[in-house]
Amino acid sequence: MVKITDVARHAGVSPSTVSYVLSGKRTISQDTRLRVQASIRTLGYRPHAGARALASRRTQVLALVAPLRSGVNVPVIMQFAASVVTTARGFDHDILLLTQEEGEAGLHRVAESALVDGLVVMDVQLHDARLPLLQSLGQPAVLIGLPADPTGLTCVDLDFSAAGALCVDHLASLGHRGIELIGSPPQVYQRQSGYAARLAEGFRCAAGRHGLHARVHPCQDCPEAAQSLVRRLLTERPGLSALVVHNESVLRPVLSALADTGRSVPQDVSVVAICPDDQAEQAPVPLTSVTVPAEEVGRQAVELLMAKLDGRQVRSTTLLAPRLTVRRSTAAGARVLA
Amino acid sequence: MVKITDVARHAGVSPSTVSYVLSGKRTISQDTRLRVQASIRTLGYRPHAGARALASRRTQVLALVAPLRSGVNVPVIMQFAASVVTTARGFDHDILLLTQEEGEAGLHRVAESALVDGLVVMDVQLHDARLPLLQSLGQPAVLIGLPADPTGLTCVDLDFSAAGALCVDHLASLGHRGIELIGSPPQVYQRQSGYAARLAEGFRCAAGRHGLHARVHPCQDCPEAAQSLVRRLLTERPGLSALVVHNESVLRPVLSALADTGRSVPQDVSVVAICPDDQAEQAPVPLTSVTVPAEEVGRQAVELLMAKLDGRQVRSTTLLAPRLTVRRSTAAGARVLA
DNA sequence: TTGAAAGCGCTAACAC
DNA sequence: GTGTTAGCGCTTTCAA
Repeated sequence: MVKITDVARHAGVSPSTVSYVLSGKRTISQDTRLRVQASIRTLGYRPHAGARALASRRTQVLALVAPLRSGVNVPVIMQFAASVVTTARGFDHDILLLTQEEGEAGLHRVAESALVDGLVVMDVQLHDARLPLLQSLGQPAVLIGLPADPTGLTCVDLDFSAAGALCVDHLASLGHRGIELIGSPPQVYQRQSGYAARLAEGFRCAAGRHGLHARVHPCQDCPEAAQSLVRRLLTERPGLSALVVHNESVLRPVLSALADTGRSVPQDVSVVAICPDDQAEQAPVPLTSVTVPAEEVGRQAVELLMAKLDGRQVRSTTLLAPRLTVRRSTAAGARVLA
Repeated sequence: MVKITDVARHAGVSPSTVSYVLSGKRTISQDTRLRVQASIRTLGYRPHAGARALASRRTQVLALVAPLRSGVNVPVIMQFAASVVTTARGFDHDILLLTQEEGEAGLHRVAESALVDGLVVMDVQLHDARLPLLQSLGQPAVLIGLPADPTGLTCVDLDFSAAGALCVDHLASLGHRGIELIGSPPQVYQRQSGYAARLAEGFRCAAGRHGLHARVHPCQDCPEAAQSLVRRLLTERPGLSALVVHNESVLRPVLSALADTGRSVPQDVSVVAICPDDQAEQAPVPLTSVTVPAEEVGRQAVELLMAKLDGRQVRSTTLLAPRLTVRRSTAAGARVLA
């Protein structure tokens, strides 16, 4: 194994000089720097991570706590994770992967054994049991999600409330007078993840502002539930003209059910989806949609964490503005046409 | 920060005794051991990971190289990852997450800076560019997947060839005389991941043994491609009675296409899927299926890696036997009924 | 602009 | 069965 003393000898300098060339914490003459860098390359030197961590009290590793088992939303979780890893690498940090299931024990472990410099915690619930611990751990942390009381924490998430409102605004501007929201499974609302409720709240508020008829319908993650829900809605309100779908896994069945009952999109019914862009694009009729910007959420989380590690102050809550992409599933409602 | 000397003083022993209580590498009297353990608990002591790594040359961390961006198969990737993390924790190890994209540079980095004790590399291709590096790295590694030449490596995977054969055996035993395989997208065969080709090979061999008519049809990951493929097959062979589907993302469309053309499953057409069990169970007709045992593959990978870290010899290739679960999508073919 | 040297907290060889 | 102590490889004062 090549060590710093080997490099120092090879370059004819002291170990500390090699260290400073690497860290840039001291000005080094051009000449010395080039010589040291050449030696590093020649010998193939890499600092020993453990030794570095011991001496500098920095590991260059961040923990990512992810819900690896939650059947739902797996693709989105992966997008977060990919974005977190990539962004962290851009800051010369690595990612240690912890599962949600390890719970508070895992947080204690990695923080207290100085395995990591900071934590990114995904899937934070409204009243998450880990919040007090995260406050007291003495390790900088960033949460993905928005707890009921974010005081003293750093949180990043999509502004789901604004997303709900955005869907309504778009449909209202097209002249629709009534909108039904097909939402997440009932458990998701109960689990108090917050995002489903926040979207529903933004949806309802915006509908109120526009004076629209609007209802929220939780829906199980299976095609059959979606189809029967759509049929029921069409029976109750044969003139139904606008649907917002906030449950990726039932998108296709919802569209099939509309087709089966003789409704065409967007001529008879306009549909807005909250889902990843690729799903919206691949639907039979490309869907007007609001996407969960997983890549951006992951990136911001790491950037905020790096800022905290640098001792910078950061805002407590970062809500990313939703963007609605108009595709071919929404069109003018009856009143506008009339 | 509580350190080992604090614990030693508190328990009235030397630091090395505390270390040996923790590692179990030396016999300690019952009395001393209990006293030290009590002090550890009282003071809330955790060994400093960096110091430990420096002194012992072991980090208790394994690297997991995962294809975080590959749109396809995301749920299976997550199952692997979850299983790897959980199993590793059972051996008191953590997981450092690397992306496929970092490529060989990432492997160099974590191995040479002594960040990890070993590597689990997912999604290994037939002629993977990383293989020579993995051989020369001097770090134990286990691959998930099966390269063309596994000599000197340690590999774990589902026995896809046996899986293909198993599907054929099952359908043949039901009296079917012709079987069509709806496979992965053409890119997957070209990318030489191996598994798609191995399944097709097992499928063809078994069909040959049984003297069956059998063909393999690559299929794009979109519903439209699946539907048109099914329609074409039914046109070419109106008597088609058995289908094997090795492409999770088109399962539903395939079933819809059968329904649309008036075929019922399993009365007219038997269907075997290679897919996760939950998907097979949730289909309109619960599907007879062969599952990718992601949990078991991940577990075995870590167990093999731990064995190598202990200096034990392990076999080069571990192919997990497929298991076929009979559900309601397969039934006797024409000849048997006649 | 650079060097010397004192740790960082732990493990394991050596001594008893 | 237990203690003493010399490192592990690096960073960072302190000194020049």
